Amino acid sequence: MIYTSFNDFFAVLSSKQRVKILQLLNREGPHCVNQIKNKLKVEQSAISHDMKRLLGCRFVFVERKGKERVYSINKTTIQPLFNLIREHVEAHCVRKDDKWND
Amino acid sequence: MIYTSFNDFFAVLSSKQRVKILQLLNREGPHCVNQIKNKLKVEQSAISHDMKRLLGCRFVFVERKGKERVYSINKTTIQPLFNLIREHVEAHCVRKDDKWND
DNA sequence: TCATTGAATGAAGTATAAATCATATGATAG
DNA sequence: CTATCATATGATTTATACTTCATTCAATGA
Repeated sequence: MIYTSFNDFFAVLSSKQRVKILQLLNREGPHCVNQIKNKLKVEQSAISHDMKRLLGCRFVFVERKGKERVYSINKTTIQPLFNLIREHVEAHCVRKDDKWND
Repeated sequence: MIYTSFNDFFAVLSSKQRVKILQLLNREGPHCVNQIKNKLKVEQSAISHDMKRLLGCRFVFVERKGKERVYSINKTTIQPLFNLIREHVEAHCVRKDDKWND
């Protein structure tokens, strides 16, 4: 798959599962599919499908180690991206008073 | 709607239409629904639905001007967010050689 | 007050993406 | 070369999001 537009990249990040995978890789370093499977308690094939999409837009990298494939996060992009959202939420989406509700 | 997780915010940005709206507001400043409708050639109600989602996570702000509702972009978040993706694509997703293909 | 204009809402149909299952590939060990 | 383990792939089902249409609401002006 070739990603052409901004929304394609955001689409890959719009899945709770994939965000969890990225957060795991970010916190605990590189993992192979089986390790992710065991820690997140999801099917192997679901993870492979997710990794393919994450890889497709280079949010992760992969390296072969024998039969395993070890995935690592692209911190250069993901960390500042997540930080931006975190700051945005803090600035605009935490209701300290009752100014907005929906 | 209350957004709770990273992926909720990315989901809102995962639509080509909504990204176009944000880019329009970013380039040309605040617009009311009718102006967006005319420039992007989409249905009024489709835009209203999109604006609701964009508003829900504060990617845009709204102000009443008579019968019109004028939407403006939250530049503080959107500009750095889009810049990050732009830089990421430049760094990782432009093939200068034939190292990867999918 | 009633008609008009701009926009929001809700429900229905339609399109897209995710979850699951079965199977295939590819590396290693025996 | 065969069996096994790790992962990938493709097809199908299932869930989610988008589009569209009809209707409603809210503000203004006659």
